[in-house]
Amino acid sequence: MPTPTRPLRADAARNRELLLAAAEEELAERGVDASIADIARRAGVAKGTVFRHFATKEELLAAVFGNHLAALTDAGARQLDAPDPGAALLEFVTAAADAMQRYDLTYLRVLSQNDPRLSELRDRLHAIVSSLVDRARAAGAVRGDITGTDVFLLLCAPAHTVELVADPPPDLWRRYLAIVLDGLRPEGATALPHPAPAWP
Amino acid sequence: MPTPTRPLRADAARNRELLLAAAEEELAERGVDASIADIARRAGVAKGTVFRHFATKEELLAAVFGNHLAALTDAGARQLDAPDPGAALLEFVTAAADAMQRYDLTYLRVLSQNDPRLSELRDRLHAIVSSLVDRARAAGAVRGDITGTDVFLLLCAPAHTVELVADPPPDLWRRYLAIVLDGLRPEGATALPHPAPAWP
DNA sequence: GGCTAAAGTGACCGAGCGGTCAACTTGGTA
DNA sequence: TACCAAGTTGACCGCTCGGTCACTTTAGCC
Repeated sequence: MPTPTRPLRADAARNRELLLAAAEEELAERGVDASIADIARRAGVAKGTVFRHFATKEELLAAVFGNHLAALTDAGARQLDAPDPGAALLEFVTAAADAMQRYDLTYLRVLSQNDPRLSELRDRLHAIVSSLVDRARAAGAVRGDITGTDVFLLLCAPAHTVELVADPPPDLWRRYLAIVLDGLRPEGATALPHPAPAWP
Repeated sequence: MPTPTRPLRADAARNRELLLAAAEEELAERGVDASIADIARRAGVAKGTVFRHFATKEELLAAVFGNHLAALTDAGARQLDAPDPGAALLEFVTAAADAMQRYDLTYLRVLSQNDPRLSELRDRLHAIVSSLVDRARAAGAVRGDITGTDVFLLLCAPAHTVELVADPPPDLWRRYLAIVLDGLRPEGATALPHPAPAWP
């Protein structure tokens, strides 16, 4: 509702997209320690231009992470009215774990503390995951003592697990996602030793 | 076999221990980005002293990580002849996951590439985990398609999962360890979509 | 085509980092 | 106690980083 924000000039709009794309690639390759100078170089602009579009590095990172959060939220929303709740959750969780290969959600915690837009996006995603989990639980596809927050937190476990091996086969994460999912199923579940964490 | 290494002078030995302790605390608080200057300050010595004991920052980190790896290896070895193989694996994995709360094994991959002593320690730990898993599998406590490497890689999953919440209850990791362990049990296991990774 | 505000540029800044070293202090020894 | 090698110190170096700004270039409008 604030900031009328009259439209960007054509070159500025183009450079903004180039920067976001460059940041995305650089972040995927080097992680959050990727430097602004490298991102600018990859985008083919000067360093000063980066700061014309994003006041700080954090703001640029928040923009990139925000895009991915939004995409994931959309993917989740699309599964909300799928006929089979168990399959819907599986579909979403697989897409999410795949995305986590490229983007470390861990840094999201720090980032969303200072960026209300990002924390709202995060909460929206959390809400959708919770809905998916509730439906799957009601259908008997996941055990009764699992919450949406649990699944939300476990989303990047497969990506993290794979990180430890030097040159991971590109689909290895699926193995560990499958193991975690087996742990979420009602069959053979044992009592959990700690209550589910509150959100946030 | 090399470097006879005559004993350290008393003050040097004391400072070395102070440095290792300070590095341990600083690393636990700030992670691998903790600075040498801060570590030196915490130990109550000058920065130059750090480099007299450890030629590079990597070497200091390797010393700290090495201590923890060795402790974990010992804990694992102690379970090798326990009467119940399933309980033995559970005991070890719990201790390891607890330790991972404080030390991010992810960096171990980078570190052990340049430090043969560290990579040997890592391989020893891997071998012990593999033995524990083999025994547990033979006893029917874990599913047949799980390898020691799988469990080795999954060791820090609970710690990573908990990292996403702002002020995690100190025992929350046990919840996610339990979920992963349920995924490792034979009951309700589904076929895994990717073969186990080779070691290393 | 000429004007102007918006956008782009790159040299520059200060802070913090890992690492060095000449000068100084000190523990162990004969 | 006198000596010296071992150990300590902190100023210093080179480098990289995020961020700034006076100046130049340019898109969009009449």
